[in-house]
Amino acid sequence: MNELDDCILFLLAKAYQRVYGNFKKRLQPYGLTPVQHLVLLSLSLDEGISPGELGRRLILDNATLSGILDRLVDSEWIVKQSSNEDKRSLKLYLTEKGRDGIEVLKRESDDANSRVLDILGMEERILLKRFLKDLQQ
Amino acid sequence: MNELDDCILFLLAKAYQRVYGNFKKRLQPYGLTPVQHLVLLSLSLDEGISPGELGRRLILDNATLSGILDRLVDSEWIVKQSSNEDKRSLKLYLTEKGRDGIEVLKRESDDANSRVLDILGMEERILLKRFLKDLQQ
DNA sequence: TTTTGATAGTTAGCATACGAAATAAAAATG
DNA sequence: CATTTTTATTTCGTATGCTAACTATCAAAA
Repeated sequence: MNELDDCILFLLAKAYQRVYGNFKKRLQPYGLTPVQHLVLLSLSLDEGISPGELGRRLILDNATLSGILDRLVDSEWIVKQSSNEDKRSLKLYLTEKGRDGIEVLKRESDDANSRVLDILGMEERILLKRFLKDLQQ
Repeated sequence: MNELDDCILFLLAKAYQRVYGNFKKRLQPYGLTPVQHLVLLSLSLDEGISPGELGRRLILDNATLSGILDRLVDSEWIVKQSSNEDKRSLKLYLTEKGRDGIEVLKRESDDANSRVLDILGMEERILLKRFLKDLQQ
């Protein structure tokens, strides 16, 4: 038995690496990274949301999200609009390209999820999700 | 129910983020990152191993490992020695600092693992580890 | 009202991570 | 034994992710 396999840090890192890789390949045709795709999905549920609130939902640092949003603006998936109520704050919106692409993106994402999880049984999937959520606290 | 919580990519990313953060804080006093600590633990089991073989065990890209090893050399945890049998290859060894520190490091690591997993029951831990290994294939 | 403190977002620096290309040495092929 | 192929490692470019420092704005207290 490999000692690494007892280390939850290692197991999580490698499972994530693998799943990230799957999503990455599948999203390549759209010019999106896995994280960018999560940002788009989350934004599509709540257009006009601020970077701060989006970061809170995605558990992403402001500093990290800042760069991600810039790249999504560059690739014309989203636009930033400064808020009138609070000039410190931004409002984020999908572009036309973004709104057009989001449905395909959702299907792609659902499919990638199923593909990754299909080695596990139904109860196992539920358990895994619960365990991961517990770890995240 | 948050849609993100149905996405295995998100759940894995956030669980990993959290666990990585725990290890990071705990290893800070030693001047080591979580990944550097995994490299040291793995190397301590097999001194004289090559970067290529080490990367295979840790499922780390050669390109990634290269930088990590450089930083471990800089901080004097390990040394690189060119191999006589195959001059393309390197052999990696712990320094005295490395050999002295490794036991404390193991205790720290075991402790961090327990701390992270103590929200789960015994059977749950076994299950989680199996699921993660399955995802990794 | 001015000071003071909190909040929103960006920027810089460091450490993973990957893919692709470059380099060097060894092995295999003719 | 010269040429080609394979192998080991490094380097480069891009994308997360964190901490810390900085700007701008808002809000509350003196």
